[in-house]
Amino acid sequence: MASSRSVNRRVTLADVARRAGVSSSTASRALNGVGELAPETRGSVLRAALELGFQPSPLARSLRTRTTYTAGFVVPDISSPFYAGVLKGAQLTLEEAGYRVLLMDSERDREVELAALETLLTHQVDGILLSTTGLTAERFEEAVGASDPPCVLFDGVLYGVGAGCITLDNRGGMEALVEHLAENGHSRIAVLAGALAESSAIERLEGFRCAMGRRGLEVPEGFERVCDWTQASGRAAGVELLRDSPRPTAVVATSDDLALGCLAACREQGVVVPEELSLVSFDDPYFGELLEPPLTALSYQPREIGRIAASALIEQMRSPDVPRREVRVPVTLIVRGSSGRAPGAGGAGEAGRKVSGSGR
Amino acid sequence: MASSRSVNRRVTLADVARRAGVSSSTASRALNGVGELAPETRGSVLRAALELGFQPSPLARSLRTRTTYTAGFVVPDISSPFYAGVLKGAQLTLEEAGYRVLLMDSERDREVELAALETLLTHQVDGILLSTTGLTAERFEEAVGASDPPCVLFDGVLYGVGAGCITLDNRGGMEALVEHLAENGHSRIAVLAGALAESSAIERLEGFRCAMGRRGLEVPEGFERVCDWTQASGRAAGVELLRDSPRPTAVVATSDDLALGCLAACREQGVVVPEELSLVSFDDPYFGELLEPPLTALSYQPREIGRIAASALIEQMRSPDVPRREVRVPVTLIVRGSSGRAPGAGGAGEAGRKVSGSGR
DNA sequence: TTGTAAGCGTTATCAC
DNA sequence: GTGATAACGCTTACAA
Repeated sequence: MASSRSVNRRVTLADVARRAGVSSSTASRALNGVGELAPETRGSVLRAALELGFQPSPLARSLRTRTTYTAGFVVPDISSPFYAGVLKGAQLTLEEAGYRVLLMDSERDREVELAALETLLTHQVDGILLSTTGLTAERFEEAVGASDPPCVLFDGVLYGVGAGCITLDNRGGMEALVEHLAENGHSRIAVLAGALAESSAIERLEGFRCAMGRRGLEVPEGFERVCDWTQASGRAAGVELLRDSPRPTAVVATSDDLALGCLAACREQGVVVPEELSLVSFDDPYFGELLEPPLTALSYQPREIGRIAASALIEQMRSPDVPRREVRVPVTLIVRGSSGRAPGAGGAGEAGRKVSGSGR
Repeated sequence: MASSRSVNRRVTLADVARRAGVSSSTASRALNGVGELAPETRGSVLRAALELGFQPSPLARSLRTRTTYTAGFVVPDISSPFYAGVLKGAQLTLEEAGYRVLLMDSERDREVELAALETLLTHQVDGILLSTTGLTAERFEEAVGASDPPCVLFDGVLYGVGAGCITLDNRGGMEALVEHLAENGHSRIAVLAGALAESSAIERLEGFRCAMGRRGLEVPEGFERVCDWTQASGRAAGVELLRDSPRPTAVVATSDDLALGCLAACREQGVVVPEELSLVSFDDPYFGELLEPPLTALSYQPREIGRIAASALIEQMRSPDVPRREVRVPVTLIVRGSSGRAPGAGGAGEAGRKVSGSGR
């Protein structure tokens, strides 16, 4: 029955109007349900549209209305499971609300990121979801100024700018990780930090320091290693850490890739986890349980972040004057085999599960 | 200096023309480098554009030229590492060529996929990259007919339709996997197949059968288990397989998730890999080496697939009459610890590495 | 070499 | 209630 864009020229509003015997403005109103018009008129327009398989041109509509029903999504690396998950959540939510998603990958490069934002603005997106790689608040404001479309930041954020801010409970998570280790008698604890250009890396490192300080634990010179976010970088840092003497009895990796790298380093160096070194990780990769040993980690749903960020953005796009939203997503500690008692710390005891934040 | 879209109204071609003291058609020509025009005229237009920070409106341009410089990307599940990797490769290549990417996730649902294609056509994308979940050739032709933009299929493909077809060497890969197991004395080999709506699942299953047949090996009733592509489904099938008696001595999982699921099943049932059961996998997850035991698997680069598919599409978009491209991407066998000699098959011997296809 | 004018497919502002 | 008509911002015959 319906649709058959097949033949040649695309069916236009004018065609529908002609067929229904009305003007195109009337046809437009009928299809958009705007204004008052005779029920029978609207009926015949709708019928004509159906018969012709009319699909309004988003292009023309956007040109006229200055709104594109498109949201931009900018992340450091879309092939990272974390960002891919966030994207999926955001995409689902946005599409449900009638928005399309324009994806941009900044490749962890500030200039590329800025260019991506420019492109999105040029294309008149109605809103932006951004995880930034070290943009300053100034450059951000410069690029995505006040008059521009709303921008919700997530994961890699800037404080106080933009239309909203969705982050993980980084400090709470680090506190839980350190607490778990401390309870198991560890005091020589090292940390593998991520690229400090990103807010999440900074918050996690600070969270680590606070958690250590709160317990009166020292962090010796060299026990804080700043990496980029790659597995290779985690491996390299791990190798150096294992060479130190005295060596740490536990390592906190601030991401799954860093943890994986450290695990690889342990394998190479013949260091047995957790007997000789406990390893805990901020992210819980979906195969965490199948690693050897299974990884003790903080768990959360990337998709959930995407969902929340997208909802916040949708609100903003609909009415620009709703207040900015700041959300902290809680994380949950999952204790598995990669962490255990500190060597020489006597006693057994496995810490139980622990929830950070308000749960969900 | 330049650009300052900041204030209010967006600067338009007319503004540039006015400032340069020419008509807007001349300005357009100058900026697009079309037709002959006095060097000084072109100069003053360019200068004016620069001074005003002019950014042409892609919307208006597209409406007029009927080309959007946008490519659609449709996959079953963007949060799968495989598709995320392909996306990344495609995105890089497309952006380099000046195209943007509109992402759609079909959620492994035929109807959603069809709707996504419709949406893309409505938005007048210039081309489509599609991994289909069980579309028939007919429905595909119906949706993306001859007059429509070029569509390159990858991974989940349809034979002979569309503007091109990029696939993995599924049969060759399965041959390599079975050969490896056979060399190690296995003859009771089971397979975990993926959802048979997708071409890759079918090809892998057929490849398995051929490889077995070629060696005169039987596949007993129940040794072929069809799953969907999830880890949970692999786990369930694995559990059933382990209950069989006599039990298989080796399992070929046709994807990483399936292999992970099977590995989990072995853990649960206390079956030791590879002593009691050898496990090999089609995909090589990036953490394959860190699993216990490390996974014997076929390796390849998802990004490479994206790159190749995107290049093929770009060619097609530029000149619709170039012949369709069909590419098979080779896969490489990586032997690790999850596969070993069949129980009771005597002798040692680890098969060496083996490359399928032309390598690279 | 440059300008005029038409048109891409809508929606919005008027009159009627 | 409905219909002209003018944008939206650009490209492209066709004239000059």
